[in-house]
Amino acid sequence: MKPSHLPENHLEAWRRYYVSFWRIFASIEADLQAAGLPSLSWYDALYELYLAPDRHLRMSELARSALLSRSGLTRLVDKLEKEKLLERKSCPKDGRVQHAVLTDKGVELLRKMWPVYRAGIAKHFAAHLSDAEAKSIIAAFTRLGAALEKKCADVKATP
Amino acid sequence: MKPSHLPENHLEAWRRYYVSFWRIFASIEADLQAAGLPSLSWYDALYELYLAPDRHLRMSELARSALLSRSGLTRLVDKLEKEKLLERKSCPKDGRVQHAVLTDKGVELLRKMWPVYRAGIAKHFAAHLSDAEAKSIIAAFTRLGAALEKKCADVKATP
DNA sequence: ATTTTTTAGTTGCATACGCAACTTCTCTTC
DNA sequence: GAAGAGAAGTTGCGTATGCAACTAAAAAAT
Repeated sequence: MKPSHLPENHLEAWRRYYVSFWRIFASIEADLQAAGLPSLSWYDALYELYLAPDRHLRMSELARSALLSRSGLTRLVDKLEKEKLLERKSCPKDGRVQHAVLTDKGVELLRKMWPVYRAGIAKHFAAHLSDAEAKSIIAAFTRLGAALEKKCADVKATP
Repeated sequence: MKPSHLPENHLEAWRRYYVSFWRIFASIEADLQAAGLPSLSWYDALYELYLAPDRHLRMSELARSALLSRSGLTRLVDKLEKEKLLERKSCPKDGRVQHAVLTDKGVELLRKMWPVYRAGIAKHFAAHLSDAEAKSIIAAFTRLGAALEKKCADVKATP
């Protein structure tokens, strides 16, 4: 493994990608805050639950999906549970496992946040992309995501 | 301004872009930490100074370039100054202004971090992109960055 | 020329997050 | 089946960061 060769184009692509991300992200967060809504990290976690079968996930699965450390997720779930947006349920089959289960109130919050989030994506991101560019991004980052997943799996498999 | 129309492709592009970013970012930060080096935010700030004429910038310019709030930048500069990576100089022409000036030690740190950073970009980002995709990303995000800059300027200009 | 407004930067406070240590439970090994 | 290894979550602690309030300096208004 020695791919430290980095063509100028790819480096420039990284720079643009990197700074754009922070600006877009900050703009969307600002829109949410201006609308009196919680931040994207709440949305991410609730949405992953929404997608999951029976709207429930183990804590560590949710941590991975929501791009958080396990401890970070514990705190986030504490807050979400306090707001009744989800519930913790102990798993009957494995006493170590906790499940986070989305509540109706959680779904309701997703429905309130989505229009603002969608508008933010449209305004700060999508409006500036051609359809071809969007497709190119999908292709590239789908592949990239798969490769990173695989790398994680490999690391786990070779201790 | 009512571009809340969001085609499915563009939404999917956002999703891929968003999760990929966090994974790549976390991987690169992990590489830096594993090498005993400071985090990307230090690199970003020092590198912006490195690029600037005479290697100096006003605090608020640096904050904008380094993607931080002004208060966040104050704390960061506190730490960088404590490590002698830069110096604060009061501006003789305007008593309110402070300049951050990169030191040789700061340049040295940039030189130490860059190989690790470059390898991270290559491994976690560039290795998975074709040349055409890199070019497409440059085009798209250059345009997007310009549009966001302009939007900032507009906001400033219409109080 | 004095007052008011605006700007640049800093600080108090609150929040969000990760790492490492810990607890509890399960699985493996003998 | 008891002991050790491993896994899932939680908690202590340190750090990073933003917002709002503050200070100091310059610019604008009178």
